[in-house]
Amino acid sequence: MTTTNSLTAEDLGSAAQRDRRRRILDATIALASKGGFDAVQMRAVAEQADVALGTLYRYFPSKIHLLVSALARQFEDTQSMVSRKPVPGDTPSERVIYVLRRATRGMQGDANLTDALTRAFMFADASVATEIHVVGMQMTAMLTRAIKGEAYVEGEQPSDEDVAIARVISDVWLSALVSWVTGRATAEETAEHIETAVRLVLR
Amino acid sequence: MTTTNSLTAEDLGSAAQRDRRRRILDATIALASKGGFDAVQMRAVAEQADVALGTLYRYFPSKIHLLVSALARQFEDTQSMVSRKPVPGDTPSERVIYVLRRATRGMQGDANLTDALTRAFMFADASVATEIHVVGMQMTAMLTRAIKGEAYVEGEQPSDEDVAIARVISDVWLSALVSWVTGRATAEETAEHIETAVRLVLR
DNA sequence: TTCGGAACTGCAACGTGTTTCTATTATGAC
DNA sequence: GTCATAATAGAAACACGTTGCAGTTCCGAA
Repeated sequence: MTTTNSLTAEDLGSAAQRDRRRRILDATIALASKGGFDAVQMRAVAEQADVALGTLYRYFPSKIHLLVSALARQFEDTQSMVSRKPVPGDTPSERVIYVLRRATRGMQGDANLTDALTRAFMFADASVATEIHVVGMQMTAMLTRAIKGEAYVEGEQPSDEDVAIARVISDVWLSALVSWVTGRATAEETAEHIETAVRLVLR
Repeated sequence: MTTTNSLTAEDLGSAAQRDRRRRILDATIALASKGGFDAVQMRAVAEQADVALGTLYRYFPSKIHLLVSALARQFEDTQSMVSRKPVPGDTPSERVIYVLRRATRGMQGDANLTDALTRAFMFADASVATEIHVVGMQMTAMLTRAIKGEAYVEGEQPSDEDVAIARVISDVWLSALVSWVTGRATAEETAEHIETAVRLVLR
């Protein structure tokens, strides 16, 4: 099964190619931020990134691949800015809630972008497994780090239990974001639901 | 905001109209069952339901509305068959796992249908809020009933706590189904993840 | 520097969800 | 039964994701 994946930064030999990739993702984020999922139109992305449509499809084999890759980059950028300081809070539950509140506020600060990224993530099918997996790992890492707090050491594998808990919380977080993005819940309800879930799951 | 909703059975005056609606949903389920989300093509649904394309759109304003309505009907049918007998199991956790196992097996018995219905559910935007809400209510009802067990009485409002728990479990259940449908998790992993979550949330 | 292949451009075309429009048919008030 | 109105059929057209292709440009090996 040679599923066609998105080209990652490492796949790309020349600086010009890495720059093309960057421009494409920048254009994607910009368009998503302006009008959500529907505004991310492949022709528009190509034009704004100053790249031919065919080239766009060579880098990202579908709109969903494109958006999930954009999500991965966003996530990575955010995490690299935050992950130096330890997560504040005395209990796992406090720390997880702190992290999620931060992340949720970030997402809610740009509803259109969140719309585009979460909808793509939820709609992704098997062909996007690789890209999805990247995001899943990032999310798990963020949450297990918060669960462990001071006890966290770089590179160490979290326990199965912690991973299971992290997965449950990610599931709830994603669903909650979807509910918010689609107007089925307010920002407050969303935050509350997430925190309730965290308290239920963490002791 | 007068969002256009799907026509429900009660909206429809004549028997001929209710029959058209039924034929449309039958065709939707049949096509979904054969080829999943992509196979539910509006022209194909219209043809198989013996209805003009414009009529199909009068009954269901989009493919997503159509599929989520189909999901609601499926859910309702299943529940009405099951909800007479009490849920077996001595603890809330056992009962919820029983119910979810049943439901999950049902979904996994028809992967294509599940693909179509869950993907539609997750992709739905604000305009589908009404239809989504129906399904959410059904799911909550199923779960709170399982949580309460013998103590359940028809028509009584479940406690806030039980509703919160039910929502967390639905979130996880849906995410797990999506992972399974998109080939990111096997049936066993899916079942295991769901049961882990239930045990975490229910004491 | 030259050459061959890979990458890129520009553009046309296709499939499917959605919209629109006109002609026809069913329905309900009188 | 007649008429006004709503519902439906049928078909064309549009929008956007995706594919295919001919020509051009870039890049590394010789």
